[in-house]
Amino acid sequence: MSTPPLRKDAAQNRQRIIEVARRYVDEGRLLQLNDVARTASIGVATVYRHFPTPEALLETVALPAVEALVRRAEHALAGDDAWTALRDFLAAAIEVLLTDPALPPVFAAATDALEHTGDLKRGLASAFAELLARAHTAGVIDPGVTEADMIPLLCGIAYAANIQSALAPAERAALGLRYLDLLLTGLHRT
Amino acid sequence: MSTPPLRKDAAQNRQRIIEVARRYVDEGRLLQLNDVARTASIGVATVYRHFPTPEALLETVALPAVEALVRRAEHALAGDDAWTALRDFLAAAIEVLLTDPALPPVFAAATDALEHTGDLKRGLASAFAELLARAHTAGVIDPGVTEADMIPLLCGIAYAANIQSALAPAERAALGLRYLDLLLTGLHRT
DNA sequence: CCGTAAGTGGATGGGTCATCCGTTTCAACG
DNA sequence: CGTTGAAACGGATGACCCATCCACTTACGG
Repeated sequence: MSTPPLRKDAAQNRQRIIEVARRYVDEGRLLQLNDVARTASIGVATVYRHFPTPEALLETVALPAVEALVRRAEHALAGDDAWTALRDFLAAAIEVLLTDPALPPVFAAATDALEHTGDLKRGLASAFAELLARAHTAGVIDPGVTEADMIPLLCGIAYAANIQSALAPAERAALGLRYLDLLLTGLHRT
Repeated sequence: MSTPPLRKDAAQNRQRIIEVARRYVDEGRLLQLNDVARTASIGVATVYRHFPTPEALLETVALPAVEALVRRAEHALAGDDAWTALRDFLAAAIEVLLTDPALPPVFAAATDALEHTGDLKRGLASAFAELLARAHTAGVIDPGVTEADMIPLLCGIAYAANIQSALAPAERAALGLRYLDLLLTGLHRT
């Protein structure tokens, strides 16, 4: 579990790799480790040492966004209306999911297949479970729905909105929110 | 548009390729043209001539299932209750989408990117549009929802159910149906 | 300043992809 | 039937990508 602190140059390289990868993701290019290495003017082996697979790199690129989402969830927990809190958080999740191309694959992957994000995703899941639990006890949501359903469903919505590849990102985000609304209408109880 | 009829041996090879590819799809192996060729004991070039890309091959493999679905839609149009017809058809669609691994990619692709399936998908879309239109005039469904929404949403549901890679196919199908129900509850009007 | 462990780079073997072209097979016609 | 031209075939091949290995360099504690 101990992570011996990285040497200065290593940390620098690592950072540089992440930056380049982030640019790749944003531009929709797929992450090829060799390619990233060349673009970053860094040896291939260095990249492979830091990130054994493209997924690992992607995961690291996605990290800040996931963290932000966790904070968002905790913030939502501070709200007082169970339904509103849940809905707002879900909307935020969809929005970021459709805005940052790094996120969908990370969320779609099995929780424990990820090195770093695993804990975060678990944290997110539990914060989210709490939001759901509140909604359940408040009786404002279909009692049969668990957080084990919601994460895939969110991914599904993001996926559906993303299929419309002709649309601009902003339009896709709007579409995603609309789809979320549709789903939530089905889940809402009064 | 004219398709000069295939020579006997060519047709035979083509068939053989499709059969092998179907096996690949069913076993979840990804379609690699070279690989398929070797398995089918057929020259690589032959495979490439018949199917320039893996997508083209996949499309052809999926064809019968798509045709079946079109028939199903037309059959549904014979029913008299708009809502039931729509719901039953959607359930059938989800079921086959989750049962046949060849279908999701084909449906997710842009309609006009496909060679053969394009027409079929258009036919499906129009039969489906008819089902929706009936539901609309009967006032039993959210008026804002179009068939341009429904296909992606279906794919999204299939996607969500498929993420649960730990589940057996049958369980995933059941899950998909449940998700569909959730969505439909959101769309239903009375 | 030196020793050592951590870090680096890129050459390279292994693998996949898809094209090209010399050969074979079909089937139409005399 | 036998001939012939077009259609189809096959696999060798060059281009490309992936990821490992190891000889070299660099940071940094003593």
